[in-house]
Amino acid sequence: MGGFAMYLCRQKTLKMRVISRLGEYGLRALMYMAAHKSDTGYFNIRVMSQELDISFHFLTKILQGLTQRGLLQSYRGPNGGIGFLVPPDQITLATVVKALEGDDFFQNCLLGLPGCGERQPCPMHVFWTALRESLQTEFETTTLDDLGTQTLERHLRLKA
Amino acid sequence: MGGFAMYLCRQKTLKMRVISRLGEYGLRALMYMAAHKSDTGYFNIRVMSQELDISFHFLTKILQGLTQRGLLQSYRGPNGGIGFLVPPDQITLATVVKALEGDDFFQNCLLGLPGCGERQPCPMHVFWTALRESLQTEFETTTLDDLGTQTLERHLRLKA
DNA sequence: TATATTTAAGATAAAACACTCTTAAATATT
DNA sequence: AATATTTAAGAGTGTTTTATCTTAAATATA
Repeated sequence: MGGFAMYLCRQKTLKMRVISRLGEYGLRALMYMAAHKSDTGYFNIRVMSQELDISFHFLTKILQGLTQRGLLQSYRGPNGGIGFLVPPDQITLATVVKALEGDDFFQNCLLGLPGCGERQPCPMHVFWTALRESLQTEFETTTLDDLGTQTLERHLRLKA
Repeated sequence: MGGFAMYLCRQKTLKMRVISRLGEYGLRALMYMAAHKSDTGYFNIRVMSQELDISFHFLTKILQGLTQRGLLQSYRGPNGGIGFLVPPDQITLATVVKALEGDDFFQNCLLGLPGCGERQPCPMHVFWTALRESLQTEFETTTLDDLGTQTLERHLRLKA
C-alpha cells in the first residue's frame, strides 16, 4: 500500500462510529474509484482490497451489494472488475450511505436517546435534529466525485 | 412502566448510533436519577430497571462501572441502592459519555473515515471537526441536572 | 475446447456486543 | 445469630457484526 491509498488506510480502533465497517469500506472503495479514473471503467477488486487494506472477500461482498442496488456494475473474467453504473458526479454521499447502511439512515436520533421524535422531543432533540440535518444536507450535496477529487488533490498538494 | 419513564423507554431498532446500548442505558439511568430526587439519596436498581425497561443485571453492571469510576456510590443491603457521589449538576454529559464509552470518545472522526486528522485532513475533516466540536461543546456544557430537569418539565407540560 | 481469471453466492468462523445467570459480599431487621 | 435484601463480581449464553473460506458462474485467451 502507498500513494493515495495511505489516505484511505485502515483505522483500527474507533469510537463514535456513525457508519459500520461495511459502510466505511464501501465508502472508501467508492472514493478510491472516484479518484482513480480507469481506462476500461472497471476496477479490479483484489487490487483495490490490497491498496485499501480491506479483506478481498469482504470487499467483494460489499461491492456486490452496491451492484445489486444499481450503483455499480460488474464484469467477470480476465480484466473484469467493478465500475460505476451511475457516474460518480451523480452519486451523492447520502445515496451511498443509504445503500450501505439502510434507507432509514438519517431518520433516527444521532445519540440513540429513546422517545426522541417530533411529537415528544427529548431534551437534546433540537440539538440533534440540527446536527443531523446539517449532516444530511452535507451528504446530499456532496458527490463521490467531489470527495474523491478533493482527496486526491489535497494529497498531491501535500506531497509537492 | 409509565409516567416519566415512558420517555426513556426502549427503542428497538436504531440507525446512526453514536453511543452503544451500554452507554444509552447508563445515560438513561442517570437522567432518571437526576430527575427523580430521592429521600435517602439512593435509588433501587431493580425498580429503576423496571421503570426504564432495562435488564436488571445489565443495568447493575453498568452502574457498577460508574461507581468504580467515581461518579456514583452504592450501598448494599435493605434500602440500599445507588446514588450520585458527585451532584448531578456538576456532572456533564461529556463526563458521563467518557465514563461509559471510553475517554477517547470525542477524539475520533465521527464518520470513521480513516486518515482524518489535523496533519492530513480527509475531505470531510473540516465538516466533521465542526460537527464533533459542536457535539463536544454541547456535551461539556450540559449537566445531568439540566437534562433530567428539562426532560421532566417537558413531560409534565405535555401532560397538563 | 481447455485453461486462467475474475466476480457471485453461500457456508462457515471469529470477534464484538448485549445480555443472563449464579454466587459472593455487605447491610439491615428480627 | 439468623434471615432477608441489595449491590458486586464473574462466568456463561445468545445475537449481531465482521471476516473468511469454498464453490459456482461468467468471461477472455490460447
